Amino acid sequence: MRVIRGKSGTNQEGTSAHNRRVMIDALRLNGKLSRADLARASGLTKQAVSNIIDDLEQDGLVVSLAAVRKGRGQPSTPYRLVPEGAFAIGLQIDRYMTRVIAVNLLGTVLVRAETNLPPGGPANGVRVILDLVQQVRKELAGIAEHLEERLVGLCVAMPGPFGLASDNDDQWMMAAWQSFPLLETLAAGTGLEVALQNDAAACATAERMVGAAHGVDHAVCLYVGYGIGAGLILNGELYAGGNGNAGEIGMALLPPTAGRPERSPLEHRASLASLYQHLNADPADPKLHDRLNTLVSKDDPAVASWVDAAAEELRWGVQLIETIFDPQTVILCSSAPEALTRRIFDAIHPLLPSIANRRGRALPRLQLGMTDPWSVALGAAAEPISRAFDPRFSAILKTRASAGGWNVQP
Amino acid sequence: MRVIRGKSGTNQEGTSAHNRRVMIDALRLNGKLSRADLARASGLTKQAVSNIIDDLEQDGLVVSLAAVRKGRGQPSTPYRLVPEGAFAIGLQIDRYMTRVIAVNLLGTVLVRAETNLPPGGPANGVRVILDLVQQVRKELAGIAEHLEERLVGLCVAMPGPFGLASDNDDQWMMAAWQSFPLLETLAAGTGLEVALQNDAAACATAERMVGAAHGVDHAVCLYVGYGIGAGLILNGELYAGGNGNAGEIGMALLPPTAGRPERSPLEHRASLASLYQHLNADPADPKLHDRLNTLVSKDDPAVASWVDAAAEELRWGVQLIETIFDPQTVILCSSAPEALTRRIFDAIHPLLPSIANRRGRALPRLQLGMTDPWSVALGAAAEPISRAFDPRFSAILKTRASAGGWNVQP
DNA sequence: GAAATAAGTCAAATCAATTGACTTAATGAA
DNA sequence: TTCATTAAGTCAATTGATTTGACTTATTTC
Repeated sequence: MRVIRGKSGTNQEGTSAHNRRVMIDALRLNGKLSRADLARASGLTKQAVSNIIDDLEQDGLVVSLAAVRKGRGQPSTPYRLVPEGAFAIGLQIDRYMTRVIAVNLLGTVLVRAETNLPPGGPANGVRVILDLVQQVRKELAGIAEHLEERLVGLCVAMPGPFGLASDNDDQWMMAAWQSFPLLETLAAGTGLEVALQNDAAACATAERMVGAAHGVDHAVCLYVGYGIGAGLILNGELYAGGNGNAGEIGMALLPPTAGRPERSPLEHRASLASLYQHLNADPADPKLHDRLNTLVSKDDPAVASWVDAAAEELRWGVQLIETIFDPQTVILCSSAPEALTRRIFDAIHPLLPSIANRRGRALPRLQLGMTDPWSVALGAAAEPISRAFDPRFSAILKTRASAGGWNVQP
Repeated sequence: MRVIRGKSGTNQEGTSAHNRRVMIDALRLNGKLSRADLARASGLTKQAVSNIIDDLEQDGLVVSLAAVRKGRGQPSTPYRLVPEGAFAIGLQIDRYMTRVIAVNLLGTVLVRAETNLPPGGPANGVRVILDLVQQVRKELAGIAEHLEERLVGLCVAMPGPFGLASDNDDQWMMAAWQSFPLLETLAAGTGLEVALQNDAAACATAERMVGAAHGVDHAVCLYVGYGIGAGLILNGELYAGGNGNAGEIGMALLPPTAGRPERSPLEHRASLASLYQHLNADPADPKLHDRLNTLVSKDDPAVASWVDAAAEELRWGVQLIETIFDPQTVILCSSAPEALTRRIFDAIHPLLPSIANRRGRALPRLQLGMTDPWSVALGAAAEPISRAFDPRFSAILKTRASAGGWNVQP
């Protein structure tokens, strides 16, 4: 008889691990809190908090600040996170280039490096990537003490969807990378625990740690890159779906319209790929970013017409996201130059009516998120930090069930 | 200084509560398991399981069965859930009628009752509803021992979206009910803990407990009722969104097409409301269900043409759901007569290509779910059972954060 | 009949949180 | 100045669920 597994149990170890994460989460949200504050925020007793904070201080994850008097009673001693308490590496693999970034516990970027990917597919590319990771790691070691114990992992961000039959290939995907044992190779080559996210999910991870979704439990990042996707923060955690492909909104088929007799995926109509096509530009051109910037600043009519058309589709996309996810806010992110992203953001307005159109909203329906081209890599780097330190159900359970997406241990 | 709350901590109580839920979950999934099986399934030690099972047995939630010999070693003593270990009441409020249903721990229906809602809005309706609940409760008391201790709650299912500005009203909504303090009134009138779900979410809750989503952690129920919505099972739990309105897919605006010059919401094109309009039928007619059944069995051409048109939209909806949620399966549910739902199900096929179109799928992309008109009420009844007994993050935490949706304590 | 295997129990140990009393350090009122 | 009040934080003992490791029981296999 085969036993269906279900959820696993927990014990004091799980309790303790969770409570440590809760302390870190509260400090991340508030900047600094006293032990008494932490007790109130977490619902634990002063004594429990005291013990945990002592531990965290010993582990070098928190430090005390000068005591502050704020009224009657003994002054409180605030604590804050120690940025150097942990480090992580993020790796972005794009179609023509790759970026590596190192962050600390706070998500502050410490090292970054990028390079073009050589032709010849992943077999060649992965060596370049490993070299670049090694280079970043070395540089990081120069500025980070105790790096080896404090480097909590590596996460790769690349365009999805993942794990599809390879004959599904078209120009919009990166089929060769899909069939390559990337995570295993990286885990073996770095000795780190390796995770994988699609680029929109990475953006959401970044926005949650240091951006517009900081402290927000229900948010969706609409990411306009070469393709287009949505990064989903649901119940305070990234949602990856059954196969790690949740949010691949760019592959949603749109009904035929006057101009287009056939159903076509959203990302054929609104993505940087469609812009490049519209402009007859070569996406492999390393100067494309600058060139785009120039075009935008000159109010190029071809760009303007694309913005209008794309914004129309994205406006619909925002309404769809609001309708389906009921998030507290939607965040527009893009790998495009900031000025262009702003144009798109402006052109999406006014938004279509939706259930999000309620009184007393705390957050705007649509916000502008990170527009830094490094934000995807940053999100990748934030993932291991989040995995190691954020309170989450899977961290309490005994047999660590993978919380969606994939991760591979070395 | 205001402290941002973040997640709360936990303690042994949370651990214990979680482990009890894990046992119940494993038994629900497997039907019967020995203590040793449970230890393997949960990752806990034999001893811990033994203690917990002893407790659960004392509480009347599990019982042992005859020992079975299955090879070498001492025979094992399997345990199963006791159906009479808990009860819950589900309440469905529809536009013209209301249903009340009582279930046990296994989700088996014990009592059901329905009645038409009087005109005059919620102020009148709620008295009828409370009477009906009282009637069901009395009947349940006749067949359920220790009912008062074992009745874990009541959940209301009604069409969403919830909490919108009331001037958003149109014929598709139930605006008067939105502004009425329904949950408070029910909590006061019954003394029970009261929760609220939209009808699609209730359907998903039912499918997860006793239907096609049993044991599935990522599933979406596409519910075709008077309106149309999606019930989201993500990470094994119902997802309700930031304001309890996640999945209101019927309000997604569709682009204009040849026949329709304006954007219009999906549920204007594919829902029973659109069918009634198409047939010039009165949705308040209590014999409508039977009449529809007759029409379907007679291959009525008006029904057939609606099915074709609606299926076209729903086919798109399924592809969209797959693309956005990446679920393990999509489940089609409906309050329509079973024969009609089957017609729709068939007409949706063949499905559009999507990322769900992968080799080695364990579950079909689209499954037929419950078609019983009582399934929404059943799902509502399943909610308090799930809330009380399913393993979930919020059950571990100290200050019971509402896990999405609303619930009100008496 | 003995060895192997597996289910399940017993009793002690472990360990994180809780409890309640206590200490420390500030403010504010008499 | 004095003393009550308030709040932060510690101390020491208690609690309680899981773990540990040895043990018992029951069955099959050789």
